[in-house]
Amino acid sequence: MRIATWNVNSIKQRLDSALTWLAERKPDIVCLQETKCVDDAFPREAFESLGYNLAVHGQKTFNGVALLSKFPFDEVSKGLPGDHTDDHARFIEAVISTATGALRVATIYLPNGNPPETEKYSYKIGWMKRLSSYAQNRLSLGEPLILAGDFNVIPEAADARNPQSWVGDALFLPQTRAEFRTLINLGLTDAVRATTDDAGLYTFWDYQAGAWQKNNGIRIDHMLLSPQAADRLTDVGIDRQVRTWEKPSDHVPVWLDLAIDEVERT
DNA sequence: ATGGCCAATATGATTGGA
Repeated sequence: MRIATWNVNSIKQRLDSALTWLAERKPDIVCLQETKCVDDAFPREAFESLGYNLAVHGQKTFNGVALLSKFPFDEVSKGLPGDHTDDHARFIEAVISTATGALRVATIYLPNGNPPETEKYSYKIGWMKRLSSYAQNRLSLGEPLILAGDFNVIPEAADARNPQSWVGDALFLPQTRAEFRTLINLGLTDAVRATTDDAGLYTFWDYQAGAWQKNNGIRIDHMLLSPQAADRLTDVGIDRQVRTWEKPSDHVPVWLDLAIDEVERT
């Protein structure tokens, strides 16, 4: 079972790259963020023709998330619980049937939060507190659970090429990192950090200032696993080569393999 | 040289991203 996440920065602009990447990486489940289109405009057919079921939750211009799954959805829920006034399309949860039981997956586009002295930052922190409440509830079920997406959090200095340049930024402020630790400390495992302590593992490089050419990146796209999922983790990867493709997203895909419901992979 | 981009929008300037 291969599960992946990718902030595509517009699904329409990235459709060809997404189809190429899916054919190469062959994930069974994919969490997408920043699709930037309403549900009626999502290019569903291109993915359905590859054998994926779709759950989309979009809005005009900004945000937007989607789930692709080769397995059927048992349940789909859109929107992060806890605030009826939050109309941003940033969250889909689905329960997916496998031969060995239910797998719960959420695609997450956590608010950026800049600039920090504004209501954008309080929205981010509130969203993180709601995410922790949600995760605490779901972890109590004792099931395999994966929270995957663009968290807009640089967890540690080792997750940035130039950490000093992020001091004071909403992605790296102490309060942001503390809320992320609160989430992790509920009992979630950061899949990349389960396999390596290496610095230099990035998932985002800004379009500006030659960030890619200088490898001035940050690791902000994460896959967090419940104990029942983490126990089955066999492999993790970051597809940084996708950043070299023509017309790239500023984020690259992250993926992992779980030793459940193994499928043929050719 | 300490800046350089990209995407969407009743679009040609502004907003959001990170």
